[in-house]
Amino acid sequence: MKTMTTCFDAFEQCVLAVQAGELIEPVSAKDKEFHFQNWFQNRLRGISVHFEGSGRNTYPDFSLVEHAEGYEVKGLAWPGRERDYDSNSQVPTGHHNGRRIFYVFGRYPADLAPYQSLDSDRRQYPVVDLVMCHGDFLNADHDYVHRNKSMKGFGTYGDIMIRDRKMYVAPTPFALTEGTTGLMTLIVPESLDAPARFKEVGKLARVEAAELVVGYAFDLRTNELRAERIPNPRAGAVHRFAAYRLKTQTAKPVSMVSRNPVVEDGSDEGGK
DNA sequence: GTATGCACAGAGGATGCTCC
DNA sequence: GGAGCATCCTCTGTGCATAC
Repeated sequence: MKTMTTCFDAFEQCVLAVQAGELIEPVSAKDKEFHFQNWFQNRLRGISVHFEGSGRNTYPDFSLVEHAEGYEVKGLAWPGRERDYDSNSQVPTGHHNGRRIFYVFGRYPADLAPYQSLDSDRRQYPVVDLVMCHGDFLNADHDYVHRNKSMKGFGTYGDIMIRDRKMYVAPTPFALTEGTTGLMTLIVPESLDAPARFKEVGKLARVEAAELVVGYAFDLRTNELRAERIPNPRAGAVHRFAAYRLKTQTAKPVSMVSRNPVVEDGSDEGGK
C-alpha cells in the first residue's frame, strides 16, 4: 500500500518556483525570520492543500488540514553557518502530535548588495539551494518532550531565578550529505514511494548511536556540565532514506558525508 | 509581566598559506 | 619546522518578536 504524502508535490512547487525565478521578499528591512517562510507558504498554496497559518511560537510552521503532515521551515544565509543550525527549543523529529514532519532548509545569499531593491531598505533575492527532508533524517526519536524549567533562590539574597532554557543545535542536511550544495533535493524515508516524475539520486543511512543522553547536571561552582548517558537499546539500528529530484533536474548523486558531525560534551556556553 | 521562539551578528577559534 | 598573518568557520549571546 502506498503512503500518501504531500512532500513530493510541495518539493516540486519549490523547484518550479526557483526555476521560474520566484524571489524571496522580506517583510521589512529587519525581517530575518518570515521572508523564507513566506516564500515557502506561496509554494504550499500551489498544491491542493489547506494549512494553518504559521505563528511565531508554533511548531511546525505549517500544519496541513487534510493531511497529518506539517512543514518546518529554516531559512539560512549562505555562505554562513553550515555545519549546524539552531533548532532552538524544538528538537527535530519526523513525528509530532500525530503529524509527519518535513523540514525545508532554504539558503539565500548572505550578501544582498547585488540584488534588486524593493524600496530603500529591502531587496529581493533568490533561493541558492534547498533541501526538504523528513524530520527523522535529523532525529528519529518521537518520544522526547521538551520542557523548560526554572528555580528560585540563587544569589546571595536568594531572590534570583535561574531559567533552564534549553537550545538544541542539530546538523543541517547540507552538512550530513554530499551532493546537495547549490541544488534542490528531497530526502524521505525509503518506505515512501516516489511519483514517476521523480528519480532517485542517492540512498542514505543514519545509524543510531551507542549511547543516549538522558539528562545533565550543571555545577554552578565549577561551571562544569556533565551528561548522564545510558546504553541505547537500539544502538546500531539503521534508518534508511532515499534522495530524490525531479527528472528535469540534475542527476548529481547524493551521499552521506564520510564522518557525521558529533557534538562534544561540556563546551563553553559563554564565559561572561 | 513572564515565558518562549527565532535566527543573525560578531568574537574568536581553527585552518591554511607564505616566508624565513 | 616555526612564526606570522589571512581567511574561514563555528558557536554563543543577543535583539526582537509573539504567546501565554
